[in-house]
Amino acid sequence: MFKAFCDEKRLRILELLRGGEKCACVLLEQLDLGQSGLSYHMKILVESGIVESRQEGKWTHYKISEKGSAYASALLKSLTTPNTVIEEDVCCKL
Amino acid sequence: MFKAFCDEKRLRILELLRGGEKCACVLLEQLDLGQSGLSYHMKILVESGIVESRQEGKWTHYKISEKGSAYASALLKSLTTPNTVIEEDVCCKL
DNA sequence: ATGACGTATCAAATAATGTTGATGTGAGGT
DNA sequence: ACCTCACATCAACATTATTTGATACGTCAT
Repeated sequence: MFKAFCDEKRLRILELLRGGEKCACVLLEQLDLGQSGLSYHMKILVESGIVESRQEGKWTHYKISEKGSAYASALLKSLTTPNTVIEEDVCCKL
Repeated sequence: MFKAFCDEKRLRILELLRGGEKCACVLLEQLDLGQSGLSYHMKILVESGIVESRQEGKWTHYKISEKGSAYASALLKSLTTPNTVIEEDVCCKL
């Protein structure tokens, strides 16, 4: 899921999507990416759950998923929040 | 910064650190990693700001950085929060 | 059914990351 | 000063991601 945020192109895509739902063709012309490259990144974003896609005839529209984003936030928080049980750092004190 | 969360070994390290500050030697024995591998991952974690290190004589102790974690949370949130200005999705409606 | 167009998938090339063992560095103890 | 131990760095290699162009698929219009 965090892989979604680990690529410049994808961060740029997210930034564009922060301005609202966008059609793939719009993204294509704003980004330095070929058609298949865009498709590759969108797949990663959608599979990560951060972005939702909607088919409308031939076109695909993408937007940031509230649910996915909330989940990512929660996950990040839980990964960095101290556990309830705190163990002592009993290191190699020889 | 999100690269820190994109590797199994590093996630495992974070999980261990959620239990409190740990010395490198403790991490070493819990993880399927050699000394230089641990060093490699700890460098990434520390440089990302998610983890802090503290030198004590020959030993290095690591813990999750509250400040770094808070920053990551804030960043993730801002990356996925709709912009104030919402543009219409004026797609190729030919 | 055919053709045009938007998107997805594939394979090959390249680039970025992770792994491993060898060697360097710096702190402590003798 | 010298040795030892913990950690960092390096270089060679393995693995994984990204890019690119070619091709396949699905939808729409004719």
